[in-house]
Amino acid sequence: MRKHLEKVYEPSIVEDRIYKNWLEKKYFHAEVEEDKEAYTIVIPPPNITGQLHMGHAFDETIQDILIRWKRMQGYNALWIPGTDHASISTEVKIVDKMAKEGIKKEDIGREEFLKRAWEWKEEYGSTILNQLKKLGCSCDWDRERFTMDDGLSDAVLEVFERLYKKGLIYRGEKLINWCPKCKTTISDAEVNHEDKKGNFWHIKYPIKGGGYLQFATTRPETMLGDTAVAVNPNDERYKEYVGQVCILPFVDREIPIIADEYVDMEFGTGVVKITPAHDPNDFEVGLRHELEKINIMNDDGTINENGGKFKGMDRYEARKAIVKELDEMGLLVKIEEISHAVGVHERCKDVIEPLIKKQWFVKMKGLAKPAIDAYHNNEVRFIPERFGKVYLNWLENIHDWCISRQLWWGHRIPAYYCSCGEVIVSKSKIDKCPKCGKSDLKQDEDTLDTWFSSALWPFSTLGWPEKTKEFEHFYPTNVLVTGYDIIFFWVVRMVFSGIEHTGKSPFRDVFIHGLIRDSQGRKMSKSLGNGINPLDVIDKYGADALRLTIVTGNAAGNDMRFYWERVESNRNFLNKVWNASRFIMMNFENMEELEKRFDEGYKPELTDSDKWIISKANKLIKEVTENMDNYELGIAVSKIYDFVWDEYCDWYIEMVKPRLYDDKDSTREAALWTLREVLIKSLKLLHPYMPFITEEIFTSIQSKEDTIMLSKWPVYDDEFNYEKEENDVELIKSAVKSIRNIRSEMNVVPSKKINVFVVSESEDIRNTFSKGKIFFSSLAKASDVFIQDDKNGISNDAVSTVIHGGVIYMPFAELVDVEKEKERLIKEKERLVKEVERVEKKLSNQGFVSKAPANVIEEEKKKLESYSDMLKKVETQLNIYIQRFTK
RNA sequence: GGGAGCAUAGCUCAGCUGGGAGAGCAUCUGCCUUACAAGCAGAGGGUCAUAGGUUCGAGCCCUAUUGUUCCCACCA
Repeated sequence: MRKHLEKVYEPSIVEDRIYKNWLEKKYFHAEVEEDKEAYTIVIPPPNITGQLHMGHAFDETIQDILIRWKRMQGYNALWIPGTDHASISTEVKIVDKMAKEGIKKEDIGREEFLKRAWEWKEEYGSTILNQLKKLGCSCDWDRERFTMDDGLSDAVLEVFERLYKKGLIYRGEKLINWCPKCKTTISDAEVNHEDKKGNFWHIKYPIKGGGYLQFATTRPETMLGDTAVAVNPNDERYKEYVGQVCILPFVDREIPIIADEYVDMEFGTGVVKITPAHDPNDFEVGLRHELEKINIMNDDGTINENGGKFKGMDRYEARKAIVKELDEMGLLVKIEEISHAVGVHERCKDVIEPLIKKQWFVKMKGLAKPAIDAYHNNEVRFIPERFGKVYLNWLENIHDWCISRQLWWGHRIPAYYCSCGEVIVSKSKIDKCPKCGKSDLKQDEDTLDTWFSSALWPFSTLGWPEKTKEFEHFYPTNVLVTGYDIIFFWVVRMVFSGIEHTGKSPFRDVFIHGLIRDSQGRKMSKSLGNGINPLDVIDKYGADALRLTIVTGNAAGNDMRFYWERVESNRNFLNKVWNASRFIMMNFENMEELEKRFDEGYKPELTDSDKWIISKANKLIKEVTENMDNYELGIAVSKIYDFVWDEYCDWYIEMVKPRLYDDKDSTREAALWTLREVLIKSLKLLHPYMPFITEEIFTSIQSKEDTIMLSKWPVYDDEFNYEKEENDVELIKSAVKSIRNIRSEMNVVPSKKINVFVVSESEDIRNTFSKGKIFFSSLAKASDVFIQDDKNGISNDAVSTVIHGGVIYMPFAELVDVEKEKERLIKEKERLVKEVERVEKKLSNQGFVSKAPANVIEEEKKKLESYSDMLKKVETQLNIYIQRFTK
């Protein structure tokens, strides 16, 4: 069991070996155990076209930290991995790939295409999950899911049928977002608004019977579909025209001039052309005035037969041609350059065209309400809280969700059309019309929006709609971890779906993290080529270093910049832990016997410094656990980091060395015991953050347990709270620091040993220092240490420094550099004068004295006393000094 | 147009419910001290964006202002 730690830690070798072992031992797997409390996280499923990027690394690291921590705390911790079919992205990629072979998807047909899509899934679907393994993710791989596997597809069909029967899914002819490039509808959430340069074309339409109405538009080509011109009913300028008609150029259609409140009198000329088939507002106006809706566009963005002579032209060609002809006809007044928001498809960036199509929709208002309530009832909460507003804002302004997509890769809509006109929605395949009995049913060609299935992920992955024991035990899940960019797409839809179908919010906590940006603060993107591949970081420095980098120095919800320097410094920490462990194990060389006794519970008599570090570790455990309870992972890990590096390595190990090197020292075993005990506790605290190296060390340094993964999370214990010893050792530490400080400032070479006098009137403090005498010589290079209650035997020129409860003197003759010392004293004097003034001022403040708590005032008084004291001493010292050396 | 975040050391960022400003990196000084030079011991460096206010006391709470980033939104 016990092995030697290599001189240098090699993450690339160790991490692979350890992960394989974890997999073999099935440590990640969680079965239903009724007597254990469940803790569940469901992975935000990466899509099957993707490679691991920093965003995933952020997500998964946080989740792995949480799940490892809860697992150690004894929860029945389940973390389900899986992938998402990502209909559009995947379909586009496959189409691109086929294009290279000269094939179009229409050529091979739906079935053949789907065959290829599944082949794609087989080939690439596991890539990203395998990459998660490199990160160290402790997912239950036996429970891997895919949004289109049988169980999850059942859930999708079940939900569709349920919602349809409840009247929450309907088919309707409405204005939708159309992407001419992808040739499919997309949901509102998939439309990004980008500011683009464009033009305002100021145009006038002739009024039948004479005159013109002038207006401006950014999309002149839509005029082909105009069915009205609108003005505000209160607009005096146009009152007489309302009810008359304009002649629409090119198509020579007579369109009415109507009055509608929607028109802003202040904006432009106060006249708006109305195109109900191609603009959301105009659509509404059209409904109010029962206007005809004329679609002028084909699916590929070209003008259709309703466009008269512009038929067949691309939308932008048509725009140019129309503007040109209007100009020739004298109907173009002017062209104004503007910048305005244009809706683009977030995936392909093509400009979205609003147009009317018959599509499937989810009625949202009723579904949104319980999700809003859940937020107010604290059944869903966001960390940090501010993202709750984003969630609420979206739900409160929700529109119906267009869920049908003109794609092949995805869940095909379970609706069947009979030639008799009957529409049947059924989760199971049917071949006969229940109304007329004919069997020429045709299934809807469209598939569902990817998010329709992702929305079910927290419960569909647990076997729902079947009443599985997994679902009963693990649902609802505990926390969802994701980036803020995905709140509308996914978080919102999971919550309302969860509530609608299971009666419970799918999770209570939503832990939102930010984006990882490059060192200049830019988003990492393919087009910029500034992305950092997490796998490169892992190859170079190891997964542990990457994980630490991701999680430290970052508050929840905030973006962070990626710096290689930070990875390096975290690697240095790993190294520190490694070397400290190696040092400890070196001291255990050939002592299996003792180790065994330690493992069996033998505990030697501890010294003050042992108790000090144990007490510190004990407090650390409490704080870290609390921080983690509050999802303050960055704070938690930096506390452990500081403890291990500063307290444990730089102080405790150094303090303990003389005892280790002396075979006859009666407290040697206590030192060994403490070293090991505190190291093991620290490793446990660190394990969620840096799982590999902690496992490697843990399995080497003790033989009781096979893995740190399943070891017990340390618990705060009053028994290990040694207040007195803690304070004593802190006192000695501060004395050592003071001595080092003096030596350094006076440029004393490290090898030079100097006598140290500690003077204190308190017997208690003198005792403390007597016990810690050894540390003055080992840590502060004291040649001899004299502890006394007066200044007997201390030369007048001795350099002094005040510590709590006493003064330290070092004979001046042994120190050097006359001029420097003078300067130092003058500076010190200035500082003290200032301090005294400050405190005096504070104490003379009436408000402070009357209202501040007694202990605070007491403290200030003590400060004043000690500062004045110090000042006096510095002054006399300086005087002596000046007298002696300036003559 | 609405909403949110950020502004703290040269750089990147922490700072929980108000009680005398922190880390990492960088800089300077001195050290190869038998775990670690990927290290050790020290040091310098901040009117906590600006202006008011609340308070005995403000980086933290309130108001306004400036700069900056992001999200949402149908202004033709």
